[in-house]
Amino acid sequence: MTDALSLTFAALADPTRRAMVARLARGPATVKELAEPFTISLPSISKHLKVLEYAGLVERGREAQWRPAQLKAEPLQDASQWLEQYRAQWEENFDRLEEYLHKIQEENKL
Amino acid sequence: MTDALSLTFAALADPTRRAMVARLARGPATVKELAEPFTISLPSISKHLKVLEYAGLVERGREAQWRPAQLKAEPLQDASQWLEQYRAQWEENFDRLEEYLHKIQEENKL
DNA sequence: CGTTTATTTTACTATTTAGCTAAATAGTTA
DNA sequence: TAACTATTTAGCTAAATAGTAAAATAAACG
Repeated sequence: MTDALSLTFAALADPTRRAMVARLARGPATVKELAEPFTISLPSISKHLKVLEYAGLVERGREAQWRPAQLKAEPLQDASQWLEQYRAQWEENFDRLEEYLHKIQEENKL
Repeated sequence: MTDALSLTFAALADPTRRAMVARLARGPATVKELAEPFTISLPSISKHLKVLEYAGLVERGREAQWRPAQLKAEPLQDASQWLEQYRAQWEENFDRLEEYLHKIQEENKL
């Protein structure tokens, strides 16, 4: 699973990481700040941050003993766009199943 | 990881499953039809379908020996909405890092 | 230099996941 | 009933993931 979209969706498939993204949408933050709302350990937050970073959702700065994280828009835009491209189709697809069942029935009789 | 959004994003974090979703966006399909574009085994496709089903992205019908899958819009809408809610913020957030670095510097001196 | 603060690395455990093959099940057709 | 088609289950392996505690690294401060 090495492609960019898979990495992005996998990064978002965790409530801790989504909360971190939500926090970072308001502006950059340090690891300690990101950890505050959670009961899990700092190394664990650091790992989650690494997942976000590897997926390209986050970039890190470096100043003194802080390595603040900030969101990157592009992968999030790509994920959003992937979903949106099918929207029109989901929305009209609600009940084509009956229709389809008849179709495969017929095809099978030929 | 039991919440709905996490299940949805996890389901989408695999290129095989995204291709299946893309196919299903055009209308229902059987397992065999879904498997056609891939070199992987049918049991593997069946498992992927089960992941999509468990995440609520897909519902199955049943007619004769076929159990066709069709897309459900709601979880996809929820995922899309989750991303969209932060769009305005990512897009203005590109370079607040400098600003933030100065801020934590100052806070530390107090 | 020693202490403190912020963060990461290491080593470990438990769980989940993607893939496979072989076998089982469900329904249709001859 | 036997043969055929569609799909799932079972049992397995290999790799990935989330968490932990303890130790290491980095920089600032007194």
